[in-house]
Amino acid sequence: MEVARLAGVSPSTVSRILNGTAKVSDDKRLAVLAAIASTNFAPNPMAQGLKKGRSMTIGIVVQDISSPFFDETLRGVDDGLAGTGFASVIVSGHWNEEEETDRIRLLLARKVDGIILLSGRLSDAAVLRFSTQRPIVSTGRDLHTRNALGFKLDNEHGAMLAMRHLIELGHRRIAFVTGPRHNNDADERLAGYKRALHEADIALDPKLIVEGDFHEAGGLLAISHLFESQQQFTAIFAANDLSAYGVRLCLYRKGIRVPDDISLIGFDDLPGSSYTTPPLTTIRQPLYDMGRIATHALLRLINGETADSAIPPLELVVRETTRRVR
Amino acid sequence: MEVARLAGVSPSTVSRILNGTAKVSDDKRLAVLAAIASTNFAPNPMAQGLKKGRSMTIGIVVQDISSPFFDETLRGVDDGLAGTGFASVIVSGHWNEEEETDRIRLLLARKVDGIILLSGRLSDAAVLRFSTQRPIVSTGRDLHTRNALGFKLDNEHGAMLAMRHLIELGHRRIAFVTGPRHNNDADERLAGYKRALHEADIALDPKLIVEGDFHEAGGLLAISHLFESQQQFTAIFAANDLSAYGVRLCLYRKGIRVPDDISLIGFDDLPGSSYTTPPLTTIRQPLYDMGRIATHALLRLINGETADSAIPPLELVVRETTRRVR
DNA sequence: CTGTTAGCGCCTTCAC
DNA sequence: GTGAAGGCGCTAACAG
Repeated sequence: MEVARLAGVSPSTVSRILNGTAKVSDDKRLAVLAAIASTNFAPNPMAQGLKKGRSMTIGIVVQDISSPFFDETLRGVDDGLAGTGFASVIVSGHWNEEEETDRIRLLLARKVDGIILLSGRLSDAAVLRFSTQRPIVSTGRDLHTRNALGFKLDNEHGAMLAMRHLIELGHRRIAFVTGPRHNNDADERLAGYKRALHEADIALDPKLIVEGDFHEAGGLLAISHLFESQQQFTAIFAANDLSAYGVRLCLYRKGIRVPDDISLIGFDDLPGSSYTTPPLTTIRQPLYDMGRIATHALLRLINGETADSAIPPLELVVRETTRRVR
Repeated sequence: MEVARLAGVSPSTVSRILNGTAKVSDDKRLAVLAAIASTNFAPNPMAQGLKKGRSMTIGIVVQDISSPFFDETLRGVDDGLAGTGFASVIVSGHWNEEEETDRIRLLLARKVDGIILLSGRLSDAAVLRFSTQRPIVSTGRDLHTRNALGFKLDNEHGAMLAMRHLIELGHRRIAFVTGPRHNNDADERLAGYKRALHEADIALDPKLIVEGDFHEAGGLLAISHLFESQQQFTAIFAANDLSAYGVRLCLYRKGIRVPDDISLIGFDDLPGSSYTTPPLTTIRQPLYDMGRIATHALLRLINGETADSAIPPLELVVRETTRRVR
């Protein structure tokens, strides 16, 4: 080492000072520190990693890097990582099981010290399998092993919260815009929709359930179809906020007022939802907190500690797209 | 190497096959490939990096990981990196010069092979200084050295596009919501606002210029203030889309119709802007393309090749928030 | 064509 | 308390 030479000590001593591995006399310590400062030396992480088997990097798997849904969580991860010395490599699975598998393999090949999996299509079994190589925490699943931890929100309950709100406002004919097929969260929200109807003794009308895709375009299309099929309804529950935005636009195009003519409720509470016109009533997911909490948990798993999977619950945020039916 | 032993060859031969560095007889190649498959071996990137002085990682500096503005660009970067073998480490500067400097240092310490800097507060001089260590490409600046390349859009021109559109529609009293102080893009857009007014022989009324912060809340506040000060105007030009969303909400709260009573135009064309109510007329920034193009350029710089800094121009996207003044 | 050798930068014994 | 030696996994140069 350059620094060692400059300070007139051996490389080992420099290493000891950098890592606090052993006691070093004050004079040498000072000399080394000075040499480090003058060289502005920093240890090479690749060499460290090679030696210690730790890359000080964690992998994050999102599904879409430009979706506000994931980005809010990423912000939590980012803050959770601050000051820990860990950096993160973010990859996208694009809601595609194969791609997701591929990306995780890639992260593992890069020797990340742990993985945060946000949503996705992977089976729990697959996640468990990967977790034998590195600790994994994941949102949207129930997992509790030494190396894998899941953070699951009660989507069905959240959907019931939304429905009860609508029902309390006197709505009976409530349309539901689903998420994409085979999506867990989407399925559970649909279940909540049905259960709330049942709970309130309102007959389920399958015609009021239309298929969306968790995106604006899908929401818009879904509701257009509903109008074409001449259904009557006074409220719409969209399986996520993005769909609700699309629904909102469809309503605007038809000259239907929200909430005067039709009430609308979403799910997620994306950052933009307090600035839609009018601001959207929705079910709040603690996206940022989930990011932070999942990160802390992963760090604990990496250190061989245990972690729990408690997260804040879903809650109803009443804004201005819902009102009492006339 | 495990694999080498298994295949009965030397580690170098394995390396040669993996890298295609030299010709290897077919039988050995087959044996090695088989051994690799059975072990599902993958070379350790840290060892490779240590040896070759390349980490196959690039650093991305954004200002806010959860802003749709940056995320759209990140998507371009992500796609640009696909299949190149490079991974990316994303860090946030939070619009803070010190933090930005710090993060770049961190990336450099991690031995990234290059850096993509998205916007930010750093001086060109600082960027140039960093670029002596690793190639850097940056959006929002004019830079053309062997190791640093800037991608700059003509914000002033973009603002003029917006203003001319409004002026052609007959607007004369046009309010402007600025971006944050000391922000280059924001300043240039303001310049474009003024220049377009001048070009059209419309007297500049400083009272119509109100300060925003590039966020929704700032836009909302700015226009509230404007109303309080009793100004008359028929159109609002917001320095970015996020501000425009805030403006839109303020107008909604006051019962002012868009575009019937007041026209509104933004700047950026964020993905959400085609789904606001009504869809927002704005100036389109080629965010995704910038991400892709900047990435390709960086890859070229990393390989010691030259790259140019051509990007698609800003363009007006007319949607439904502007109309002819009555 | 292929094995041997050396070294990337660091950390961790192991001696002194 | 501190230096010397060895090795993490890989590849490039050097022999053959």
